[in-house]
Amino acid sequence: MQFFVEVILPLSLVKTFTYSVSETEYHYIKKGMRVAVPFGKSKIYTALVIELHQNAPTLYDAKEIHQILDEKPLVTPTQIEHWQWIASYYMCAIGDVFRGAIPSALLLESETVISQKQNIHVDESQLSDDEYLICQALQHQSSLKVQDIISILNKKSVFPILQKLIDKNILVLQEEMLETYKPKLVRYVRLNNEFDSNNGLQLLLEKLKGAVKQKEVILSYFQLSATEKKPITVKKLSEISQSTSGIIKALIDKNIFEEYYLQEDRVNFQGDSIEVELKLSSPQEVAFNSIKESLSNKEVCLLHGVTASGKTEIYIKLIEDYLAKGNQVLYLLPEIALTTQLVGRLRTHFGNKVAVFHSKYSNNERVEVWNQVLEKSEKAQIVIGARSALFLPFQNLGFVIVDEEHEQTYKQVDPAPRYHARDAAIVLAGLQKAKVLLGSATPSLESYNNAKTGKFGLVTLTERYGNVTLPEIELVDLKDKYFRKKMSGHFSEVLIEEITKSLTLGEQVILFQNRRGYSPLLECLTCGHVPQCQQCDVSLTYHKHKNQLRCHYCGYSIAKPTNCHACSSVNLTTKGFGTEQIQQELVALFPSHKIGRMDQDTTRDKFGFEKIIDSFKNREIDILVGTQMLGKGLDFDNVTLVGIMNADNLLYHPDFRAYERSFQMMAQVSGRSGRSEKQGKVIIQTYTPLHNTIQQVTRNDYESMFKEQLLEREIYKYPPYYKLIKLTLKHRDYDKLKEGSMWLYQVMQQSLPMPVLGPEEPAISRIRNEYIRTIMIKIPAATSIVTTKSTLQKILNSFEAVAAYRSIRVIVNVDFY
DNA sequence: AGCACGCCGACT
DNA sequence: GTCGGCGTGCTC
Repeated sequence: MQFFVEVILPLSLVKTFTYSVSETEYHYIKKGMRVAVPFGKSKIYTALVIELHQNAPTLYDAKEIHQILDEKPLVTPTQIEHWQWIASYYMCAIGDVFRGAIPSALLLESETVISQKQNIHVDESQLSDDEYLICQALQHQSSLKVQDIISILNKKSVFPILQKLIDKNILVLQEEMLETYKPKLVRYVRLNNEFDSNNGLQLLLEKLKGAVKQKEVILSYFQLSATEKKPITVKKLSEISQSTSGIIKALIDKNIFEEYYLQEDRVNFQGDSIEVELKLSSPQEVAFNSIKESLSNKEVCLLHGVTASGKTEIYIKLIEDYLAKGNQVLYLLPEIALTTQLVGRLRTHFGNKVAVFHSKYSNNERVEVWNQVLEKSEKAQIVIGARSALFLPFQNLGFVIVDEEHEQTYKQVDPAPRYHARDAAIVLAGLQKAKVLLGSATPSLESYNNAKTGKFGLVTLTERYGNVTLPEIELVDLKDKYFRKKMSGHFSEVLIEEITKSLTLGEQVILFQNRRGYSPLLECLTCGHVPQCQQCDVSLTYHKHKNQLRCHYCGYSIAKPTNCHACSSVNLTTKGFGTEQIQQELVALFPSHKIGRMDQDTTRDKFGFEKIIDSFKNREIDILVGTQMLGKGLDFDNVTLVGIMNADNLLYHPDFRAYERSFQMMAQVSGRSGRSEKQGKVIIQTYTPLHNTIQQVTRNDYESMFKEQLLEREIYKYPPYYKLIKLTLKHRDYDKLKEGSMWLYQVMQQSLPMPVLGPEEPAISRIRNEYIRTIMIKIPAATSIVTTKSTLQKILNSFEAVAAYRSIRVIVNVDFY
């Protein structure tokens, strides 16, 4: 009798592979366990068992597996089913899904190096024989390979033993890198206990008789602690009391104040953990009940609530319900940076039942969370995460929240699987019999349409939380202002006035400009030449602070030329503007204020985003200039003014979603304004103040934006009426690509009974020296997507069978928006 | 993704 | 005459 396992490899391969196992192994192995298998000449990969059988392959001899890596399944049957759905819906290899879904630390390869932790006392009596042998070996040799351990122990299944030693905190695996970011520490002061009583103040004032300034500081401290009930920062105290840090230092030296440091994200946790029960406002209560009712007969419900309407509180209440039923809850966020804020908030309610999972977590932590979810651990009843959290091994998932469901970041673009986390979450919920809540102030057209047509439930929340009114939106007509010379640089008089007003009141300002760099173009005034990227078909963006021209597609950069490369004229000028230029103009306009900038250039390093947000929250930055990153549901309570520098370059994008996105962007950015008691203000600078979309933003009229856009989508054959699949073809040889894409287009056109567009040369037709062509298919809602995809797959297979075109890379992107 | 096989240019 | 360039094909 022969025994076999069917496995998936973490490679971009569509097929599963068959390996042979012994009878004992056959009875030991279960679906969802990992096995190490030799693949190709010398490599060993971690594969996942998805099937056990006895059908010997006829065309080849199956290799033996190398070893079994798990004692019990690491992946659930539901997950495998879900992965298969993703692979088939998004037309990618199952191996891609496997690789994308599992924390990389669980994908051991043959090179994994094992070493002992430094300065660890090992209690040898606590170790089994095998474990003891490994530790002994590590005394002689600082590091071992998996292979070495196999020969030391003389057995195949060493991984469970290694895992035990890792659990005992004795071993480490070498690939793991430790996080280096130290969250910023903020300095706080508190009164020495001695004076923390009723007559304490008396005592103090007595003591400080001669020191007028110090007495003032003490009074400010009491005032602050009475109004804020939060830890008091040194910065704030010196601001309020109008004193220097020297005076505070004197008080610390006198042992009247104690100083201490806290990490920014821990502050919320400590300060607010007193909060016992959450009280919903009556509109929230109504929404909460409607959601429950709607989920009793629908699988998915959309919560459409204006910015700052308190959606999070409703989520928390709903989570409580599902936890009470013993369910696991998944909370998806579009952006990793948002997790810090939310985790703090949820931990105050749910304590350590909250786990976080996203790609910037260290390997160690990701594996930990994975195991906790798998074991249905207390600690991971609620999982917060970015889109990849959806791949965790949930056992009894009851509820999924997709917050800010309209965000494009839910769609993975670059490596396959190119899935949309919202849609994949809905499918996952279906498999787990769980319910889904989508939340947004500006829902995507698809979701809103699904809600309107009854496929999803719909609950609307039109009031902001706690009597806060929506910000007042003022349009500034740039054409008119330029004509009348009422502009300083890119700032209209009105905007400058408003910024000044806010700054005077100690409030913060956010300015939005959807373009990074200093200015998008450098143009020669003599011959009109614009420097282009050597490798991509785009003009280079001027970055002033480094004095260079940079390509935003491949990162190529050159020093700023002093004269034109085409005609040698020195008459060069810049056109357009980006965040960097805005920042510079602000420095000139408001020299005494701190200006911050948030875009890809300033947030590139690992925790750049968090750093900037921290300092803005701590009010070290007065004005924050940024790109679309600003629109992502960040919560700043001291911002009363939001300025959109130029609405037009948002609107005029060659994309069927441009207006929808512009509306969402502007509405979201506007929503950052006035989140506490005071009404906020938004200023939108534009050349087209009468544009429908801008008018809709001004009136906060989502409904009419929806209706207008829906009509357009119907006329021009776009979602939700048509499903779109985009094929991207890439090759270094222009002519070959042109020919190949034409061939593919023609075959598709003949075999598919629906609009096939292309082969188009995109606006950016060359990136990193590869030429690009795209073909788009529009599948009518009534046509079977499954059939269409299988036809398409057949066409792609025959395309690959043509030797001349084989080297053309084809990327398939389903629902590519 | 690797890794080998294989067919054409500048070196000892 | 060989070393090595990366195009092509396969891996159970």
